[in-house]
Amino acid sequence: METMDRYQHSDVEEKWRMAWEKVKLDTPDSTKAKKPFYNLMMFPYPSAEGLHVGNMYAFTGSDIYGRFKRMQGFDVFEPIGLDGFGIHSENYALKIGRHPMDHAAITQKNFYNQLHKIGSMYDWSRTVETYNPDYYRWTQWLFIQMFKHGLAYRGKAQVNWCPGCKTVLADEQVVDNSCERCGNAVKKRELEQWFFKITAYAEKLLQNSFSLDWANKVKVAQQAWIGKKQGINITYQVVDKLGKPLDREVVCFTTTPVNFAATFLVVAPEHPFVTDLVGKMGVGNPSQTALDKENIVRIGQYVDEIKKKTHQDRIIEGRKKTGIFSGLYALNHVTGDRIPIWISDFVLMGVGTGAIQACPGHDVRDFEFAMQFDIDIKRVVIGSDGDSSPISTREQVIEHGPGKMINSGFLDGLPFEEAMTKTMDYFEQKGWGKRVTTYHLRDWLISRQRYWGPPIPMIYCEKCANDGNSWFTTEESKKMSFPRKRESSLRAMDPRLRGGDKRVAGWYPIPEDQLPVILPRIEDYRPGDDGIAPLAKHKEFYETKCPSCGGKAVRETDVSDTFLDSSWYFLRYPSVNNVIPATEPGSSIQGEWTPDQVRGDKKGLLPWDPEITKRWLPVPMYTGGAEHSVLHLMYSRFVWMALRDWGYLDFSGEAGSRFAGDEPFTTFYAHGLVIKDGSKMSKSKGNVVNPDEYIVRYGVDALRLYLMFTGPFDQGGDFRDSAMEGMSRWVQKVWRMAQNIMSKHSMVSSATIKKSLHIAIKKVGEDIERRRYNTAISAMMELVNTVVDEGPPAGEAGGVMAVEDLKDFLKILAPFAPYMTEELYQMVNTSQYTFTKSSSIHFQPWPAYDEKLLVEDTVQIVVQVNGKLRDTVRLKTQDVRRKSDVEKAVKTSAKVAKYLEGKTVKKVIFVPGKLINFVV
RNA sequence: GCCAAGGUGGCGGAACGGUAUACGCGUAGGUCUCAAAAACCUAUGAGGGUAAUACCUCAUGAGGGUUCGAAUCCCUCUCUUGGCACCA
Repeated sequence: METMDRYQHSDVEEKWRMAWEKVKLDTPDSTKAKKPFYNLMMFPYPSAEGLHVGNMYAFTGSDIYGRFKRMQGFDVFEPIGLDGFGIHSENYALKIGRHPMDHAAITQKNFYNQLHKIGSMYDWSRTVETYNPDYYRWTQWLFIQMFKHGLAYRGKAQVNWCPGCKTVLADEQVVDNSCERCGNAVKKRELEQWFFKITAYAEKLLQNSFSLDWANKVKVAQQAWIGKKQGINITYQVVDKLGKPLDREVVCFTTTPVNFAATFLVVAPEHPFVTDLVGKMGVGNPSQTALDKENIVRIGQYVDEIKKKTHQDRIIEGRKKTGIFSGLYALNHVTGDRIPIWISDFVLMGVGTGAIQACPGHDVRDFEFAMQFDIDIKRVVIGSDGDSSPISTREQVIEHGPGKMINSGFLDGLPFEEAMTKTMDYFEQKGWGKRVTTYHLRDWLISRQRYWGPPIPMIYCEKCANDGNSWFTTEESKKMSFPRKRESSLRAMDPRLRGGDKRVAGWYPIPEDQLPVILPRIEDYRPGDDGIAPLAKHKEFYETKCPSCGGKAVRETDVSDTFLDSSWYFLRYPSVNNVIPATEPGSSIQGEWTPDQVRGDKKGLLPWDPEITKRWLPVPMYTGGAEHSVLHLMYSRFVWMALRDWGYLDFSGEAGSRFAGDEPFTTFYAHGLVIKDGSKMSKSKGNVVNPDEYIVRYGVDALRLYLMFTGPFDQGGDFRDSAMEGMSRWVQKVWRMAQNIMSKHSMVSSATIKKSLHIAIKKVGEDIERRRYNTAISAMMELVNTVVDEGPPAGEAGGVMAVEDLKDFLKILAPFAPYMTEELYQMVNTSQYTFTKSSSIHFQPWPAYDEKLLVEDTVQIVVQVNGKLRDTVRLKTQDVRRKSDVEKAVKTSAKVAKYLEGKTVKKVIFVPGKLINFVV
């Protein structure tokens, strides 16, 4: 019989792909949608290997949710694009010796080809590619807004330099002191760079994070990265060895001021105190006779040695402390002692103030240092063990926790924590210290000395710089309003920011109507070792006129960080066709664009349409990898908050939005990763699986189902070929079952089948909502088993299921297997002659289940004796509500009687409709 | 070191106070066939026990606790995976 044929996936997929495209199935109306739902998935960077099943796993999991929402009546917008600018893509282009522009054109074609075939409901009319000038025009615009609002500045700083990628990196891109891209050990270099003041939003980023509906591990990672600490900066008077006060102070940050135990101070080798010491205070300074020449020389040598070491070297050497005595002392306020000031590399310049008050009895690192250099150790806290003996081992060091103060004057007897608060109060009162809040979060380093990115849209004029002018001295600047108070206290905190407002002298943004600054096609795009960007070798690019004085000026030749590209892409998607005419894919990356070609928008003010944005954003459901916790997900929140504060995003009057537009992604779901042969899929492991061959062999639907069946979506799955075969068999089984049902034209389902169907409808809906796709699929398998088992044997699969019920089953399967279900659904609906959007299975309402059908006529009651299962008894549903009825019925069981014989029943536990337990 | 998430059959995993091992893979045996493929059927945690049913005991990383009842809740330990880390 014809209908018993196998499901021919490739024909079906091709057919529906075209039909859906024709009726624009996946393109919601951006301006009129009544129930907009923006189902966002992190856009991929087009890697060299192409799309692998790891990507497809994530995309499919996001897509199933989107399809489900659409069947629930939402206007679902599910966009896709490519994050193709940046080091990753450029490195690969360099490796294979192909120009990044050509490479981008090729990977875009390949990637989009693959993405067309994975069964996702992407709106192909609105894609975003970060390297297109009509996109990066606005990335540059964003940079300029940052600058104009005082959130972008030039900073000379010790920055992370990757010798492999030959560029600087943001702190977030350094993993284990190595480059997250290429793995090379990161070196410190002092360079002048552009920074974004993300630290101005540290507090808001932190506070909002607590109530975000996000994957917990991501929130925890962000909170840790922001690293808020409250403590006190204590100022110490420096004295010489005779106790004579010098014109020097050292400020130490501490969260735990156990000052009665402070027996020395330690400053970082990079600390200005040390620089002063070596430079000025030593030789030839008559007032500093206390310092001898030899000592100063030794200190200089030590500092030089430390500067030569990389961060990695310091770690390899372990925790063994090194250091040198400075020859000077500080006065301990509370003990009056003269305590030595040491110089050591275990104190980091970037943390706190770069100087600490060392309390070896109550800090393990200080303890180790004191042991090494034979410095006094004092105990001021008795811990929960009651030990009050002198501290001589590491284990005795009490850093925090419960405890009582001793040897601490006015603090004696107080609980540890309370004493710390009291100390801070006291120090502030005396004017010795000031409470401060510090953050681990650093400003975002934006500059990259690379080629493949948006040129930073800035111009530097030396003449203006000398005259003390910048954009901030222009009329335009004076007209700008700053709704947000500038947090100058924060700026002062960060040592990188010291140096005042001269940081932007001579700098002007490109006038906005001249954007974009097109990235020119150059052939010498390789990065150099010298920290000079490839564009800096091209006069025709950088030579320009000063927008202010009209004199000779130069363009910035660095490009911006990839994470700036991706920090706002979700704002662009819904408006792509509404603000600027779409460009032909691939045509725009040949470097032949002029600003006039991309400046085709009517409004010309914003990269997004305000009305559309208000309708679709914030993103209600964002799916992606947790590896971007402190990168993309933090940067996007920052950029969004800044844009809002500047008045570029308006969500006023939005009811029901959790943060009233305060946050870009109200929900973030972190998906798991696909494992193959015990490890994460990666090219270096050689275990990358390309979905293409599986799609050809088994069909997309089978592959989607298989991937989702491997485990809970947030935990990832294990890819195995043999299990893939099994899922393929199931797809065929469904096909055969459906054919059979259709040939029988049954009008009613058997009671068992009807019930199974409704159980499945309920379960699948609930499971999709909580993204337990694996159990949703098993529920459908159970239903199919029930239907097939009821059918006549002898190989003729398919039982008594009504055609209408089959449709409902197809609907709940549709988000998982979009092609086969459409094919079968259209076969069932033979009355439809022309295919329209509304006749597609994907626009059918999600089936409702009938609560009454879920109730069983009879219920299995579990009978336990002392909590152990002894029997199960099937009773009529109406008889299981009352304890006495059940008890009576159950006691007729011989098995139960056997266990109750000769025993006295002390207690009977009864769970209505479920269980009865005799305690004897 | 600190923080987070996890350890369940041969394997992926279900169940998340109430029949542990759903669903699937694998394996074994069978049906159909000249044969194979496909499909279908049966069995499948471990151990004991029976002629065969029956039945019994033990198993959710280890140990303890709470409870009538624990894979599930609590404590201690251990291992795995992720994040942070000489952060003062």
